This record gives sequence, C-alpha cells and structure tokens, in this order.
Amino acid sequence: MLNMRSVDPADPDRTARATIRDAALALFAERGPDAATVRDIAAAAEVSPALVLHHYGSKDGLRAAVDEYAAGAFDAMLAQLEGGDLADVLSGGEPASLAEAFATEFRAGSPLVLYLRRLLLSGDPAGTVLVRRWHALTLGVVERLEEAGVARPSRDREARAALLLAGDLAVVLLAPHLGAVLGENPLTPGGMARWTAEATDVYLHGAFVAPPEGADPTTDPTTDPSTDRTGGDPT
Amino acid sequence: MLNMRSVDPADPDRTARATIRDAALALFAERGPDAATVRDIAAAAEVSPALVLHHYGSKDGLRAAVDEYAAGAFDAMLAQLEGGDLADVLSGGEPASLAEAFATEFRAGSPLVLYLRRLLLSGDPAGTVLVRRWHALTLGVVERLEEAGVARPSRDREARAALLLAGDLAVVLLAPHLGAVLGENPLTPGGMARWTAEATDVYLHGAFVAPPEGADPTTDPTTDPSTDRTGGDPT
DNA sequence: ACATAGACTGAACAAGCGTTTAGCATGCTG
DNA sequence: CAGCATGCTAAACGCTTGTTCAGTCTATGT
Repeated sequence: MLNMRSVDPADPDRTARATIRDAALALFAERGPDAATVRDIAAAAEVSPALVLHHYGSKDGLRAAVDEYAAGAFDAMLAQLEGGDLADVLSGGEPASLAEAFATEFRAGSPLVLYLRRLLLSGDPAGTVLVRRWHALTLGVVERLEEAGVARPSRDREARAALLLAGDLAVVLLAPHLGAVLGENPLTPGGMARWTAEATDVYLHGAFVAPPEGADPTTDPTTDPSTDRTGGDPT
Repeated sequence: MLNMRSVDPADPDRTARATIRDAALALFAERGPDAATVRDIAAAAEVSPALVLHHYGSKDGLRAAVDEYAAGAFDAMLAQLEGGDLADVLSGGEPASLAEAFATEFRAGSPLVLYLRRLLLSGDPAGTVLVRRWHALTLGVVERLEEAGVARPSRDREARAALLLAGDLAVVLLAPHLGAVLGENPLTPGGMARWTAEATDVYLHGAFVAPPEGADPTTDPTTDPSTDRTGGDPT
C-alpha cells in the first residue's frame, strides 16, 4: 500500500493528523461524537482506523483535541469581537452582535456552528464556560453603552446582558428552524439582514406599547394576590 | 421470580408498558436516545430487557412511542396557551409567554424540557413542525395585539413573531447556562420572575435609545456602500 | 378442570464498537 | 550499510449493543 501522506496536491503539507481532526470535527458536529465511529472518521480522512488511535491515543483523546481546536476558533472570534472599538460598533463598521459575528465568520452550514449547538446543549461544562465568557463580554459592552448614553440604563444589568446574549444565541441555535419558518436562514447574509432589521427595531423602540397609567380597567390586579406582574410578556 | 406488575402500591394500576415509556422518556431526555440502552431502560423500569422489546417491538418503536407521548404533552400545553383569552393574557391572568408556560407546566428539571431541547437541536423534522406551529400561534397573538393597540405595528410581522418566539425558546434551551451565569435558573419561579421583569422592560421600552435624527457625526454612512445598517444591534 | 392468551424472563445470538497487536514501508542518523 | 524511530496498516480481540427464542407464570373464559 502506498504512503498516503501528502496525497492531496492542493494541500501538500497538510498532515494526516490534521486531516483526521478536521474529519472528526465535521462528523462530530453533524451526528454527534457518540454516533460518529472511529471507522467513519478514518474513512472520511482516507486512513485506517488504527491510525486515528495511533495519533490521538483513544477516541476520547480525539474528542479532546477536537474540543480544544473548536474552542480556539471560538476564542479567535471572541477576540475579534472584543477588540472592536466601541465607535465602530455603534456606526456599524464591525459585527455588532454575536449572531452577526457568527454569520460573517462561519457560513451557515459550517461545522463550527453545528459544534457550538452540540456544545451548548450537551451539558458539557465547556458550554457553560463559553456562555459565562460571552456573558461577561456582553455585560462589558452594555456598561460602556450605558455610559455613552446609547443604552437605556437597566436596574438588573446582568439579566439584561443575559437577555441580549440569549437572543443572539437563539438565532445561532435555532437557525435551521427559523429558516424553515421565515423562508431564509438567518445565518445567511439576506436572512441576517432581515433579522437584524427587526431586532434593531424592537431593541430601539420596544415591541409593545406601555399600558396607560393605572390598572387595566377590565381586571383589578389587586384582587389576584398570586400574580403581581407588571404587564407580562405577551408572546 | 415474582410477577412485577403493579408492584408500586402508590400507582397500582400503572401498567409495565407505561412504566417503561416513562423510564425511556427520562433516559432519552437525559442522555439522548442513542446513549440510553435498552438494558438501562429496562433496569430503570425494573423489568427485563426482553419485555421492552415485547411491548414496543424494537427500540425504534419505543422511540416513536416516546416521541408521540412527548408531542401530546406539548400539544396539551399549546392548547392551554391557545385557549387563553386575550384579555387574560394582557392582565397577566395566564402564562403569557412560552417560557412562562414551560415554567408553570414543567418544573425546571422536567424530562419534557430536556426532551424539547434534544428535539430542537437534533435536526429531527418533528422539531421544525413544533417551531412552525408555535410560530403560527405567536403570529396570531401578535396580530391580535396589534389590532388591540397593545403591540407596536411591525413592517415584518413574521420576523417579529420569530424574534419573540426565539427569545422564549432561548430561555428554555439555555436555562442551565443562564442559571449558572445569573445565579438562578430562569425556569424556577424566582428566576422566571427576574427574567420576565427584564424582558418586559426591554419589550416595552427597548434596550437602546434611538440615535438623534441624522447620521452619526463621526462617520458618514453614505461613504461606505458595503454596509447599510440602520443602527446595528450592539450586543 | 382444562385450555388459551398474554405478561414476563434468562440465555443466547450476530453485528458493531473501541482498542490492541504484530508487522510493513519509509526516511533519517551514526 | 546497519540501526532505529516514525507513519501507517490488516487482522484480531473483548465488550456492548439490539434482538431473538424457548419457555414459565398467571390470569381468564368455557
């Protein structure tokens, strides 16, 4: 049998180790790490199953390597978002939301998007670490925007940052379903433009109008002590 | 070996078939259908593995039965939401958002919540069906609220309904992570109150203030034809 | 009392899994 | 040239999986 190393003339110095990692990333993202077998990964990378174990020790070792690689990619995206100047964010010169950053960094079917999806919903502690970091980033942005007078001050800034973050992550997590409903995937350029337009409108002017001062004439809130909501979230 | 049927005096007429289904629902939701083995399910239901197959034909048959059961539970919740009168929604007499409905219907660690999570992120077409139905429901509510003058009219009502729906689903999907960040799971009563307060504030008054009429003095939007955003979504 | 049906089980099966082992080819180093 | 590490493979190992099978127990209808 021939030596398979450097078999692809387009990528001459790509090692078999990297090829295996990429194949694993794609298959892990698509079917989940448990459903993707070592034999499948080996076949996708055009190597023998034994070579996968030779390079990564075990399937868990490969999993860890892929996790680390994906985390690095997310960190890179994070750094780009973090490094952006506030003025650029406000004027629209840089991706302003996490969802937008995803849409520009990774195309709609990117393995990394699928990987993030799995990471956030598998209960993997790495997912919580990621959310915590992104929340801290969002919180910092909200604080700066409040100081700049661009954001309405919130009594519960942490909850507001979480709300905004959750909204962005929802786009990434639910992109295929939202695409099926709206006709175009919000992670594509066109779909993202439509989504951002609506999100901007709501975040600037709200979605509902404040009720007139005083209680709703049809019901007296004080007669129902079990609920003390201020107006609800009528979705 | 004793006949294990009706072994639980608290639930005397619960059939082994139902016990198996419930055990499967819990394990499917917790670990995923692939990771939960027939032997595990049988052990949880305190029956032999063969009985699982005897009642459901195959593991796929069991999966289908559990899917159907979960879909029925979701439909029941949907019907309750749909049947609520508009006045009740506005006055806070009924759960007003999907997230609130989830928090009241299912407690934070409920198998059905975990099941929904898996359903929406596994690429299962049943997930898209569910999203489509909930979007239609949300769209109807938005339309009625606009007619009642409670919701600000939107140029793109479908996108607005999707935005509101995504926000609610995000709470359900990301609940554990948000709980880790905020200190309390938003699907618990306390966490939900905090979340709804912030969401109500944003949905009523917005999160950001509209920029003054005219362009940002630091940059002229017309000089950059590649981006035509109205103001961005600075999260 | 007897027969039939259904709930239920222990043991075994084939298939697929991650992993190990022994060995081949290649290229560098002395 | 010999020695050795490295990239790589075919074949097999033990284990777990979903599934099947033959048979036991316990009701119920006649």
